[in-house]
Amino acid sequence: MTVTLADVAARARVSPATVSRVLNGNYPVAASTRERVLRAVDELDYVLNGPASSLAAATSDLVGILVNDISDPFFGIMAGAVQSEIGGPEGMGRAGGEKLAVVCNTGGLAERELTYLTLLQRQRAAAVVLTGGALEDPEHTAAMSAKLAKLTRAGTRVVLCGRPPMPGPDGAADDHPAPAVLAFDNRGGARRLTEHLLALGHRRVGYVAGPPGRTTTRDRLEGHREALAAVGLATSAQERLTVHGTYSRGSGFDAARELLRRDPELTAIVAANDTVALGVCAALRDQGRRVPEDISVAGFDDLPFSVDAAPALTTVRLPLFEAAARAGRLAMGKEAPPPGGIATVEAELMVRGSTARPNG
Amino acid sequence: MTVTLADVAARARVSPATVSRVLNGNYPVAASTRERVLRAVDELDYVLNGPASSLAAATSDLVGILVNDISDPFFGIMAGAVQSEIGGPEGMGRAGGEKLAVVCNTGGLAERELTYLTLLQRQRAAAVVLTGGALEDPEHTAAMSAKLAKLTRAGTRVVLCGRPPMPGPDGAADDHPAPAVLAFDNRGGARRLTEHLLALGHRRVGYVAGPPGRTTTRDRLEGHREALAAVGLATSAQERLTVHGTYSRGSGFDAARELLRRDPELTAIVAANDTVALGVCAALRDQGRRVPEDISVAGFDDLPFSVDAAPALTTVRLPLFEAAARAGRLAMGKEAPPPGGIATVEAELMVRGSTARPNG
DNA sequence: GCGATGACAGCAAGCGCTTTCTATCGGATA
DNA sequence: TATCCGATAGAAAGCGCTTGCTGTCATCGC
Repeated sequence: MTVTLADVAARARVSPATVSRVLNGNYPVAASTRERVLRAVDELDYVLNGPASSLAAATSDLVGILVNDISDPFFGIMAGAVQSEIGGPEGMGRAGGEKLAVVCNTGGLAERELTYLTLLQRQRAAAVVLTGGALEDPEHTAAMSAKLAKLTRAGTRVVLCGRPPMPGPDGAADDHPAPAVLAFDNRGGARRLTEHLLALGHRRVGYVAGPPGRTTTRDRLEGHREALAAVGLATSAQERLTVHGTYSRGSGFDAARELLRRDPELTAIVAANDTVALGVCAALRDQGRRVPEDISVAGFDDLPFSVDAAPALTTVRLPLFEAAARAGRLAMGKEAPPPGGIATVEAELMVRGSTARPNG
Repeated sequence: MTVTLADVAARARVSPATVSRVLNGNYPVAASTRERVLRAVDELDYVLNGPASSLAAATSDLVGILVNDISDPFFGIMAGAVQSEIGGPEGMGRAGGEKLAVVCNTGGLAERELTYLTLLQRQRAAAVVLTGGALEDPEHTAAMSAKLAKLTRAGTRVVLCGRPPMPGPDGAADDHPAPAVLAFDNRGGARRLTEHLLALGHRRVGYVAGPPGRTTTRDRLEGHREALAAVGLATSAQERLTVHGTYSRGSGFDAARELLRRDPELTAIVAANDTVALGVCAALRDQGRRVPEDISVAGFDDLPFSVDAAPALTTVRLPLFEAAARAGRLAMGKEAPPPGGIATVEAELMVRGSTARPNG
């Protein structure tokens, strides 16, 4: 039924071995032979059997990308960037190193993260890129560590992108290479953002945090608190002005109302990310408050739509595409890992129209 | 080095066949035996070898999803929805039918589309979901048809989501099942949108079209023209008020300026999609024109951020998630294909703040 | 009480490719 | 001229799993 290597070999009057070598281009084959083989491939419309090939070669050309939510542009951008580096499909054989991206939607769920990793391990994935913040549950962290160590040991390259470094696996002798890490400076970015607000004169600043138990949530919140503490605003007092939610618009909407209820005199609200910030703006508009005249709003990430909000959102820019592209290169072994295996990706403050002096 | 089926078998004191059957759950195995096997699997921390399994079983648990641009929420939402139906990873063996999603970013390029299809064919993908409009090049269409027919014949289920039906493969006897199709009513949606504008009293309406040579672009433009023609506005005159661009914000920005240059008296601009519409709004704001007081703007798709634009965008809602989820179910064979293999997904007009009467 | 019938379990033959090792052949070397 | 070597090509042994076909008992019907 389907055409196999052997069929091509027969047609080209060579051995299967030779066909394989032509397709993989990793062994000298006389030009004339190669051409004959290629012609046969063409004529028979032959397509390599991936599983068979992977089995025999003990490698596959799949690269896993774990994301929390692929419908969120934050992850979409990263997934696209990784793929742009691993992808460019072209050519026949497994030559050239082009890989297929397997995008895994974890929904931020611990067990799904683990199961997907197992699935990728089963596929003998060439590499795995983990994006987004990590869950802070120690048990889960340990399980992840162990799993990643196993993957690494099996030859899968592991890269963390926008995720903090992990502790080495439990007490094992650390012979295998540690995952490469590209960590986002969430804390520094958040600090600078709040400093900007403070510099404008704001002193009553609400904060809409992300879901608890995530490193991203924690880091951004800590950066925020750091800035507040630096001007003498007590953390304890701030706690009342912090509301946790999800990374969604609706969450921002609800949180804004709640914050205003807790302190109607708020002059600024910082959101966990841009999507949430948009929800905050919507709630404010709903309540007849103008942004930024009555109240300033700031986001985080600088997703493409942020500049189009009205007013344009003050936020912190994370170079998602660039970082993820680099992660892709690391995953492909096209780029040397950073010294120490860890690099920090800077976050840049973007001041735009949604923040202004209070009572402005 | 790695644990194999045989190791598990030895440990559980059964044959490899039995282990395989326990893992796949497709053959009766005594409860006590099963338990013994499962324990061994656990103790040895065994992970099935996917490629080997796929080779032997001649199937794989990969599902391909072709998208133009995964960083665009339009596609992100669909990819996520498909995955939500095929995904839910759980359990050991290949039981339960959980599949891994392979997201392929074609960038809207013909040859990449084809190559990805070949790659998926090579992986013996269980199913392939193609999203987004199709290229109109007849040669490419024929090539795609042929490729899809090959995939179908090889047992891969093919589903088109948000893409028009394809002509059957060139003259071949149509024995194999045709792809299931979920087509978006782009034309009808566009028509209703422009009718809405006309009903408000607009007569000078600019149109920012998508890239030429795509069915989506054509359908939406045709719907628009249809509505105009219905009130007696000549198509020829309208051509001057149509600008083509990409599906990007920048494209909308530039196009708006161009349209205004061509006709400064424009009272409304319809954009190919929401992202473009946002760019249009930005350009308008830049030029000191208020939306909707001076000029109305409308988009298409109703992506999540559209409701948060200021003013909220009038647009046409496409039930992306629902449609793609259905596509996922079709791909999994969990749902019967629509009668005739083709279903049309309705597009709903969403009137919001960005459109108003002219000189309003 | 005996063959028929199930319910399980094992054997062994692949699935289609990669890769090591070996064979061949036309020079280049001495 | 005999030997050696580089450049190619082939033979064949798997890679780890699935599955059709065979047993092997224990139970069942009459």
